[in-house]
Amino acid sequence: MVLLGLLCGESMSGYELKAAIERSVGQFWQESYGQIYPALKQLNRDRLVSRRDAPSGGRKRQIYRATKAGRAALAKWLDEDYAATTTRNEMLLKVFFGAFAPDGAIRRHLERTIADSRRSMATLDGVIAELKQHDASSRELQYWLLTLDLGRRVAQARAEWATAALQEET
Amino acid sequence: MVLLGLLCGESMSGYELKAAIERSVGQFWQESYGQIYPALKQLNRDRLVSRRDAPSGGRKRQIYRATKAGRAALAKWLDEDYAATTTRNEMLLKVFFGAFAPDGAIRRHLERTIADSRRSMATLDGVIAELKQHDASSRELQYWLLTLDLGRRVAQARAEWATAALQEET
DNA sequence: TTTGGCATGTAATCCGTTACATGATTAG
DNA sequence: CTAATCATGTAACGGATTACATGCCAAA
Repeated sequence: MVLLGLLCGESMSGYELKAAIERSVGQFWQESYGQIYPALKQLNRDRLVSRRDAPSGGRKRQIYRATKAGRAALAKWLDEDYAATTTRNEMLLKVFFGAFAPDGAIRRHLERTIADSRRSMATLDGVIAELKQHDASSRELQYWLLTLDLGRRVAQARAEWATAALQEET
Repeated sequence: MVLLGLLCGESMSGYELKAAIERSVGQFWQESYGQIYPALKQLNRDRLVSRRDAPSGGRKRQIYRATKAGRAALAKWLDEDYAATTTRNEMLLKVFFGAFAPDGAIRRHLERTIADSRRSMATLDGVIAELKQHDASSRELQYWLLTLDLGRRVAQARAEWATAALQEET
């Protein structure tokens, strides 16, 4: 569905899709070539995307685009209830067992959490600022900014939590 | 490692471990029987836990507890850097493609996000309050409360985000 | 007596990543 | 010339869930 969604916006090759996923939805979704190429083959078989040869500078290259049926399938999927994702967090697991940890270990994890979250916030702020300049009012952009905004808020919450936790931790 | 950690605090059977995981670390870690029983066998082979028959009411039952080597292995693991978990979020993926969604679909997802987050916050508040009454100052409890606190903060951030997003969404 | 909870495990299956394999092109 | 990037795929592997299989005990 990520592939189909991206291919509704722009024609792309499998290779470009991988890069586009990392760039755009990478914060909350990722795919490997091992999934992308077989999935494209399947999407093409199901007539949800069409394939076309589009060599770039003599290099062979196949680009895909969503068909009408593909756009309909995406819309249908978007209309369905989302599946709640149960996520694992190794950092929190280590904190949970903090009472059994060597001195300073949890403190180190919390400090790293602060650093990671701050860095993440800075990166997201950069992307947000850049996007806002560009295409000030496209419908797509509005939704992209929303996803970035949640990323930023969660990163901030993590940073604040880790800061408060450091204070408390003995 | 979850199993080892829990077995450092209390002797338990595989069945009880499953329930304990859901109760305590369920928000950020989960295991199925298909992993628990083979893992216990392996931990026992490695002498990190010991097994003992402890029938409850005529029903056969084996309980496990961490050995000295097990506690050392846990401490060593806790000391290591945590692995950052790349997590997938289907809700955000649907929001990202919001421009292609039928009218009202994204609004529905956002409303559900608010409801889910609020419910999550309420549940966490309940657990936090209960824990605080109990054992007011154990070292373990402090760390447990920390993990619950992050859950609460993230849930709040999500609720606030979804509320703001609903306002913006046309 | 039958349903639900306690209790233990295995096998099939799925999902996803990593590694491998190949090869052309372009920039330094 | 050679390293990086573009480009496409498959196979092996590993981690995890689900389903299956079994059986006892207690309560309704």
